[in-house]
Amino acid sequence: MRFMSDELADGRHLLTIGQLADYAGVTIKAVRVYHDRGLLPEPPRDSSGYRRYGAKHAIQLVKIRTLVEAGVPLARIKELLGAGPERFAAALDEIDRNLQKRAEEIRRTRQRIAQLHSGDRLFVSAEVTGYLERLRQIGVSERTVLLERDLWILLQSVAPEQAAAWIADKLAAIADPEFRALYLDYDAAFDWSPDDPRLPALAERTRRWYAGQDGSGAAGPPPDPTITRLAGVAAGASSPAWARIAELAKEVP
Amino acid sequence: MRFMSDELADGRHLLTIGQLADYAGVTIKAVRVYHDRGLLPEPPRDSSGYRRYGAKHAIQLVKIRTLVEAGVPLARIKELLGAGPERFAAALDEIDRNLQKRAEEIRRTRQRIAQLHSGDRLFVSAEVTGYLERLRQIGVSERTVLLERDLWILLQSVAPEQAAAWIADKLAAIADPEFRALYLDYDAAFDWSPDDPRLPALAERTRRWYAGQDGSGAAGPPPDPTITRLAGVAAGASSPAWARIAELAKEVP
DNA sequence: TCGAACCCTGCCCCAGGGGCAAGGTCAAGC
DNA sequence: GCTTGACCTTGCCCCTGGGGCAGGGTTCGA
Repeated sequence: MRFMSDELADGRHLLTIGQLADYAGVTIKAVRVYHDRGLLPEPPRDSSGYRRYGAKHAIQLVKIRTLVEAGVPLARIKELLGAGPERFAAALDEIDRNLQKRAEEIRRTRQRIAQLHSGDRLFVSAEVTGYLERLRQIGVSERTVLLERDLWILLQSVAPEQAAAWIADKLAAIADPEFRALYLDYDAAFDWSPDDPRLPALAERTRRWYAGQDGSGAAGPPPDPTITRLAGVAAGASSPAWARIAELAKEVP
Repeated sequence: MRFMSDELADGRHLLTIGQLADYAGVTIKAVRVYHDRGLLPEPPRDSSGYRRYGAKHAIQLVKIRTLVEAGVPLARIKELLGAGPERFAAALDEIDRNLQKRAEEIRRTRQRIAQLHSGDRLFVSAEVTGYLERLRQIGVSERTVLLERDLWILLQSVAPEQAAAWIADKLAAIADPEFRALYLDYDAAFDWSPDDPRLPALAERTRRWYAGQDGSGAAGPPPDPTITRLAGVAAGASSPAWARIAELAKEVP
């Protein structure tokens, strides 16, 4: 009897759904979805069936919204809101790490978009452009991508047919996760000292990967010594560590 | 397999859909979706109906993927790929601006996630946060601070502009030692019985304090009756003693 | 007393795929 | 030759996080 007016009067349930939504910067529809998904408890209704919200709902909604904007799926948010504070804190840490990762991805994507803009297309063939683009995509540093590009420019001017055959091999290789991992490790090794103890293992992995390819792909074109020397010299000159890897790989035939 | 390299280099068609997808770091399903949406031309089929792709498809797919990762909708990508280079360049500029905006949003979201750990800051304005902080500083009980907080949340959702004007008054008032003393007495009176003999004196002091303010500061915003009632009712419902004070203050106009 | 601005439920729609079914095909090893 | 497993084909329904609209009822201010 007095029940309803008490609830209204004690300040717990005064907001309509529209006011609540405006406060949290959310649409009415979203609020109803959060009810459906069990994220936000259904508030009491007034005499005409309208939902009436209080400050606790507003707080909860802002929380939900913050997590949603951080990219947390609704199902996970529900789970988190029900969990204890230490679990919640741990989850927040992980969410923040994810956000950081996403920021990093955006940074890389922006670089790639920029390259898409003023393509390297002027200097190398479309195939090579695609290959370079792919390297950026998998996270290879811009420095190494530019080294690759310069190398291909040289190759294409010295021996266009060889270059065409090689780029085909590269396109096939880059589809192999093992090769991608190897490439990224090379990228990382650029700055290492030639004495770095990690280099022999990298050389061994390289040797094994090429062995695994034997007879299938790269064996085809007869290796023109001028060309291979060119490639080797170009790479070795840029990074002492890479030069050392080449040495190591040769030592164990 | 040498054969394969030459064909690829020639732009002939020999990649299967799985190889193409692996190359671009995409699922087979996604490739088929891009066909359906008209982003990627359907390649020829081999004798058993399998799709066979060439280098051009691989390049196009990497391009598509780059744009998708930048958050461009598929429909827009289709449009862009068909457009001229100047239109394409303009679109890339806009896409990059979007990415920048998204990075900025992520930065802000990270801050809010950090605050989610502890702090009322997310739920009320910075001014209100400061006010609540000041209340705690002068020794107001946490219970009353939380009541205030809830009230401000409601106020900010119902009438943000009024709330902004009011909080300015409150910040001014809290600088007055007389008001601070009054507030602390209210805080202490929370638990008193409505019959407590000390209440009339408190009511009288309240009346006098408000009389002293008249015309000086608070005159600015015309007091919206709905809002003042809201505030009064909300407070009264929490503490019978406070409700009694409000009655007493009214009796002597 | 009327129109504007709210609110209610229920239903279908979107992107960008994922997953599964129910087949056809191909290469390797025995 | 036969099997096995990895690949390919089409077609269909499913998911998230809501948006939009229909077809009502309610409330408030002029």
